[in-house]
Amino acid sequence: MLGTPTRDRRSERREATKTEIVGVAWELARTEGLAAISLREIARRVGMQAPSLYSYFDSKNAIYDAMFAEGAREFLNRDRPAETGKALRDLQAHMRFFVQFCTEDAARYQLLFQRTIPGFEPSADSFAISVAGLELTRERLARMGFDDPRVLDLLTAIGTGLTDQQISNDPGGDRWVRLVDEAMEMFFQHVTTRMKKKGRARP
Amino acid sequence: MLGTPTRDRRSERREATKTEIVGVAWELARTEGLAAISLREIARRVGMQAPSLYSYFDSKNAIYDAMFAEGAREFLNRDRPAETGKALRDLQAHMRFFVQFCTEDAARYQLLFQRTIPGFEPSADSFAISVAGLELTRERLARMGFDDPRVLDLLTAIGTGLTDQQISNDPGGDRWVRLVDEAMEMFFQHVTTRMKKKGRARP
DNA sequence: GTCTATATTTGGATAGAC
DNA sequence: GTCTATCCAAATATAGAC
Repeated sequence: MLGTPTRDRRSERREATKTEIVGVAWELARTEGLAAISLREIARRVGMQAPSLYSYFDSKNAIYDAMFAEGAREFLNRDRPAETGKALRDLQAHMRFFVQFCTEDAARYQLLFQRTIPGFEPSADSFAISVAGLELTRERLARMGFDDPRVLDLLTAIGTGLTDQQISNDPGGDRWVRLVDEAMEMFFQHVTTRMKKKGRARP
Repeated sequence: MLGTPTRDRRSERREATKTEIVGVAWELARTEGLAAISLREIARRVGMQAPSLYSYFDSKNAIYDAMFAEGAREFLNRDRPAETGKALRDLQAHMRFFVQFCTEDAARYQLLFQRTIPGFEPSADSFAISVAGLELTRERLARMGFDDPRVLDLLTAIGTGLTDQQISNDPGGDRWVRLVDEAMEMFFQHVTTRMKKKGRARP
């Protein structure tokens, strides 16, 4: 009887190449813009001819989809600040975490959180990863006492506003990033006051 | 001696055609996306062949530039809410004005306020119009007592955050638009409290 | 000012040999 | 799995006749 290998060197190699292709695609997206990546240029940088890429991905959008999945997995798996039970501190720490993640890679933010690549929609599998990541955030905010949809909408607006301004008007800097703590103080003050008025418990 | 006409019918006609071309370009940008407009399609819709457009504009970017100038002029010339002297009310009204302007035409917002068309930069003339519009806003906020750069950065982040969320996650709806008044209350409360602490006059 | 014809570039994708 | 060769489509832009 023939021995059955527990590892498949061929598919390991294949996965490694796919990873390399996606890595080069990200590199290109960061320098030339997310919409400007081309199969020819990706192929050139990994030392292939363009058609060879089709052995690994069915289409250009399949590459975008792999990029989306990778970015979403990074968000899902990244270590989050520990919860201390002090609502304001936790809120500040978590928003710093979020804005930091978004602004450290504008191309990734564009792919994950904005709708800007014409004709690209993430696959159900990739989308599920991203939903899982956002769900972590939602649960955490709920533990802090923020579960009113309106309040969450206000909070997400502040988060994306700081992120967008940072990326658009001070890329690489920290002009808006450093406003996160103050913005959360403002938000927290507002929400707790409003909750008291409504006779609800403080978070 | 020959009579000298006070009007130049030829150049009037020419300007009218340029305006028509830009109008069709906007129409296309709104339906297909700002980046997706093509000279062929513009020409087709105005009843020309593509090369004929070059009699009116030197390049595709020149059309983008004319669009930019038109959008900036709309922002500059639009009637703004009257100032009442009540800082919070004026702030709310002005932010409603801004978010309304931005969200009513996502393509225009994208062209004027985001950097998303690869290779396009507005000309100095067009850019000056947009600067004049933003300057109106800056002056108005200064009259309300908001002139600290940090405070203005926080305010613009809230404004673009509400706008972006509205456009990205509820296009055509009002899920974030209707949070403007509350957001301004929150901001106002925060800033006045902070000013008092610093011993400065209330706005 | 508008047209036809065409240059030029660039992109995604496929066929088929090796 | 990789290559060469090629297809096909779309885009901006130019030349030159009318």
